[in-house]
Amino acid sequence: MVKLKDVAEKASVSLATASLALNDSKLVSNKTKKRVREWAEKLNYYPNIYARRLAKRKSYNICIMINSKYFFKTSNIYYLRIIGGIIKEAEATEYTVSFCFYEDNKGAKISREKSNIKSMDGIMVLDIIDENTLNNLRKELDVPIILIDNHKNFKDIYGVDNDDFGGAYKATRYLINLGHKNIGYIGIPDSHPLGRESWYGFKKALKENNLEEVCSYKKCQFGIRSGRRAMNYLLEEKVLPTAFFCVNDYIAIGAIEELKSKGYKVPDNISFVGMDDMELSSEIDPPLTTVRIKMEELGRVGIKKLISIINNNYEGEIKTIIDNEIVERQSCKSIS
Amino acid sequence: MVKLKDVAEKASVSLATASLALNDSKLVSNKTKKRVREWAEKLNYYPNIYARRLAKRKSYNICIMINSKYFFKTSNIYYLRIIGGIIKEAEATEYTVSFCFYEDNKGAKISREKSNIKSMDGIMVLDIIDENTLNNLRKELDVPIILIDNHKNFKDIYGVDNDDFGGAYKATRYLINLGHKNIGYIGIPDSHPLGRESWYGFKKALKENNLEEVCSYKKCQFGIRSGRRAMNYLLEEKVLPTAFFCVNDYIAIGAIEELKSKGYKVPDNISFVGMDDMELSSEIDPPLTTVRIKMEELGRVGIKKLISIINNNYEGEIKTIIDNEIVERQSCKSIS
DNA sequence: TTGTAGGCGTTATCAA
DNA sequence: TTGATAACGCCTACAA
Repeated sequence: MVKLKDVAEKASVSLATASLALNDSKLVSNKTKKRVREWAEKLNYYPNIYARRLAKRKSYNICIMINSKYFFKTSNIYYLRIIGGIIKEAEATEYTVSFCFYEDNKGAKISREKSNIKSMDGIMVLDIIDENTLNNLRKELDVPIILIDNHKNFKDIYGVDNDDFGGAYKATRYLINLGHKNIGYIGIPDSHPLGRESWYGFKKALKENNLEEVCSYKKCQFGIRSGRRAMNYLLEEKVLPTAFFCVNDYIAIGAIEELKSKGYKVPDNISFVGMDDMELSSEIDPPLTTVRIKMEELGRVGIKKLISIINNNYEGEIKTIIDNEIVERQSCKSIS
Repeated sequence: MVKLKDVAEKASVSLATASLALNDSKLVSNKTKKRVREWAEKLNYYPNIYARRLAKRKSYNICIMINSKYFFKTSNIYYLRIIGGIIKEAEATEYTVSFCFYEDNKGAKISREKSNIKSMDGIMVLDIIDENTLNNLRKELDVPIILIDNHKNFKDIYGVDNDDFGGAYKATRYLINLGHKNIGYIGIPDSHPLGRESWYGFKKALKENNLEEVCSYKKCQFGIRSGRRAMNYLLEEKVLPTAFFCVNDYIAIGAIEELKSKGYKVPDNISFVGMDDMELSSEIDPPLTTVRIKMEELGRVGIKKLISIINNNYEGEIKTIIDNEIVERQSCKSIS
């Protein structure tokens, strides 16, 4: 392995100068810098990151914490997108990203085996986390923590979140603008922060337009089957609206399937707007109009923010809200 | 930060002894070991992994290389599962996992920005990789490389793969055992190694049972829409078999949807077996019978194997084949 | 503008 | 069985 010393010797400067030169210090003349760099390249020199981290007393390492249940059971593509954004952005820095699974309510006690987490400059938590685990983390680790897509929970902790409220609001308004006056809601319980946010956004849009809430179902989980069950239940109520907003695409897809299997036409009989924009959403029939959440962006913004915090030069808000946008496809019909 | 020196002082042993004790060396008496360990715990000592790696002249770091196109465009849950398996298994070791994206046919030249990859003990490549990139990787990096789910491509490089051939064979036999004699095939081109393997497995099962190939379509991509198009094309042929094997679930799902939309019943008119077992597969109507690929296992086995190779104590085959299993659901009908 | 020297926290090699 | 002491490769005062 070629090391800094080799480069220094070839370039006939001292170790210190070589180091400074490669780190672009202004203490070194451009001429020497150039010479040193050329030799570094010629010798194919790459610094040993461990020696560097040791000397700098910084780990340049960030840990992504993920609830292993969510990851493995209800796993969906959105983790992949967020993680992708994080990694991609990290590549532009000298920070490195590691992963750590935790179990629900085990308090995330750090076992000696997971001791890697002790040498981290910062922590990113993906998705919802229980208070217990979060508190333990804060107690055990003395580094900044940022919550990604935690739906604005835990107000006093740094976070980057999708604008759930705004998304629901936008989607509902979209339907209203299409002329719909009887709009239904299919979502998850209010106990989940996403549930609350979306519900408030939905209601706000209705209220602003003096519309009544005609039909809502808030007992879904996150999957397709759950959407199907919801619609099944609603069909028995016999008070179907002309359009539905669903808090996520899978629920919408399930609901649409159920409806289709009962002979209804989408969007001719009933319109749908979902939220997420999953891969699947554009592939179903009809392709689903939805609110596209910028997952990759969540990850990118998240790690940038965390790095700023680590380096004590973050000056923005505690919670960063990432906006989203309607993607028009063919699941909505204008009835104006 | 509490360091080894602190532990050593408290336990009144030298630095060297403390280190040996914590690393469970047999040069140290059990009594001292115990004392040192107790103090380590009491002081909440965790070794600095960077100092350790530096001193050991090993990085204990493994890089997962991913084609960024596949990751972001055709991304699906199976990456997540493999990665999950890798990380989970890595947690049981002192190895750490990093990620690196590469672009198609750019030769994966290592830019100074991506120099982290230079301090890796080994590389895992996910999915198909082009020869160009692979060769550059081998040239630039002098560490073991293992290909995960590369479908047995590049015979002379370590790999862990799903048994595509066996899966297709098993699925086809399953249909045959159900009494089907006219079995169709929907898949991808032979230029893709998965295409070849599956096709051979399918043909072998037919041949063993003296059945003719009645209907095949091999021009799919990987998505649902592609399956739908395939079925659309086949419907025009008007020589529909009584059952189909599809090389992946999304294709099967698309094909089924198309069929249903044309008034056919699944499985009453036509049976289907897919391959993968995606989240979605159990949620559609009818739930899809498929070949479950043990993605998580691929990751776990892969990293274990790589670590063995790194430590020069791997003794198995170059390619490890992970078996798979039929998951019976409701998309097949017995016609015997 | 450059060089000297000490330190980062471990591990490893010798002696004792 | 233990203890000094020298690596590991890099960074950074401080001195020149």
